[in-house]
Amino acid sequence: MIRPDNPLIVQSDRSLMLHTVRTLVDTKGHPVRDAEGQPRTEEHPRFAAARDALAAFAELEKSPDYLHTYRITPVSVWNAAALGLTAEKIAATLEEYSCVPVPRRVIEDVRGWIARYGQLKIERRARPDGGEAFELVSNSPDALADVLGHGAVRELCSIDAERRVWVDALQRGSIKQALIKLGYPVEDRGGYLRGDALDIPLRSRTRAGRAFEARPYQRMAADAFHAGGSVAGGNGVIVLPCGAGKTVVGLCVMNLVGAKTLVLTTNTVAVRQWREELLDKTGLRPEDVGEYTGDSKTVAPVTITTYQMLTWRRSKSDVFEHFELFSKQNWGLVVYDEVHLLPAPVFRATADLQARRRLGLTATLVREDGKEDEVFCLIGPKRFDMPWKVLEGQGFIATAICTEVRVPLDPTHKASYQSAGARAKFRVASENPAKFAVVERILDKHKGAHILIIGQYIEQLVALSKRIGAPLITGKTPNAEREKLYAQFKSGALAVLIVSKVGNFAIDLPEANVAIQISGTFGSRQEEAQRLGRILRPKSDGSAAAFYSVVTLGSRDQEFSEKRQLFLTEQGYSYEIVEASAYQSPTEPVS
DNA sequence: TAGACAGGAA
DNA sequence: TGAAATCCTGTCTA
Repeated sequence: MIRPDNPLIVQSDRSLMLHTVRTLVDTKGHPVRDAEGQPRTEEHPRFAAARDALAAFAELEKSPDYLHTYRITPVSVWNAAALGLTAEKIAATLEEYSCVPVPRRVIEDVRGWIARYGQLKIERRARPDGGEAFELVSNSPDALADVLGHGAVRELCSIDAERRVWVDALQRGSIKQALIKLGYPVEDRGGYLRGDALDIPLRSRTRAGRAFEARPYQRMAADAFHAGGSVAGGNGVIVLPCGAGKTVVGLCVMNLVGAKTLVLTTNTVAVRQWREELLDKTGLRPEDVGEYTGDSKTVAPVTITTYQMLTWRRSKSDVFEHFELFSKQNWGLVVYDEVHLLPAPVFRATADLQARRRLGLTATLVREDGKEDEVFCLIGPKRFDMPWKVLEGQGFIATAICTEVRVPLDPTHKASYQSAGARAKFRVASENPAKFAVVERILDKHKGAHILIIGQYIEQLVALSKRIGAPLITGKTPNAEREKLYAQFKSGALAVLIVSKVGNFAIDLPEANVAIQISGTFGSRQEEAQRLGRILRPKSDGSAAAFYSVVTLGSRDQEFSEKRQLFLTEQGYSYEIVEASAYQSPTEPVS
């Protein structure tokens, strides 16, 4: 029901504008004003509900203070369709929150896209000679004729005398890629090879003797992936926040599938962590779990490797020497950890792997390179997600209070900022030395906390390290030194630790409860999510975590900061914006 | 046989 | 838009 006081505007270009606040009015309908004559506002009472409803089928694009912009895209709608959302439900949601008539065109686009999902299917057929083949079928002859008119599709299939369309097993992935580019997401009902059976029982007690049981949402995620047996389920992506235990979901899926498994991760630290988890929480023996990295090339019934290992080449023109790992064992399941980082060559290999079950794990489906459609057709649709705020409410991740502190540039740096080229501006603003005073005030405010300071530029971090006397970890820090510092931080002997980009991944510091970001990549949403994730492990006393982003007022730095915050805003986190003066001591001159 | 380090890649 | 980190292999040392 469209009501004038609703928060949403749906535009015919499929962008959605959502009001976060509304102005207060008196009984006569005049705006209520504060002492300075400014109209007073309050959070729009339907904002939170609308945001949560839109998240199911739209992507957040911009989130300035008062008006959030979403966009409905084909992939966002297909992911929704895979979870069972219909065009009618999407239309009903838009109408429920809209304050203007919903353009017919938008509803028709959504209806068209959803109709396309599953309009083409790949089915497995037994051949007369006893073998198997895949047929591309459709309930709409027009759709089939349409796609066969494109050379890119035509050359990947063959048409027999009865006008039936056959796809070679090796082209199963490629044709799905070609078809999604034409706007046809194929429903692949071709099924999977079982792979060699491997019993992977979950333990009720870890090796260390602690009771272990997968959390309810972890089980639900694994069941959602595996549902429908061999045809409908068995491939797709599970989306869960950092710190919510995605590895355990992986273990549950491995348990359900019960076959030899290849796990792909981002780095060697993650390889070791997967191995530890597998040995700790499943009945697998050490010889069942192989590490395939630079150090050790063990292929076992469960093998863990890195993306870089797979994509390694002697030189640019050479072949991928380690791709054969995909065929070294009769894998029944391939797990893609951090699937939003999947490199392009692995997509190519994955295209050939369509007969294996494929599980993608990630905290966010958004890729900065826009290849969401490739993830969708080669790994599979989203099978399960859980809003961060829901897990926060259930106590599985800590409550987080996010603050953006805006610091002005001092006059000397202002001059170099203005004379700098468009590219250099970002760096000058990022390295604003006035940020240091703010950091010191935040440190004072959180005395006794475990504080992580994260930044992007080494020079800046070195300077800060000297000024506040806290140790710094960068990529150059030897492993022994890193581990020593992590241990000191965990024991509480060290209250403040400064980390460079090494802090984005692969550090496990559950004690940290305050993070201060002083510079970041030029707008990477998933980096921001990872960094907040660093402090989201639930605290033993149930206390909240604090996340600070220190940016330079009115600069490129502040613009990119807004872009970085998008994903977290979509998850319901809001940033309180604070001027630097609030964080400067009275004795310090305000610049 | 482990480790430390250099060099190239993306 | 660019800087930084990481990974791999190969070579050297003890």
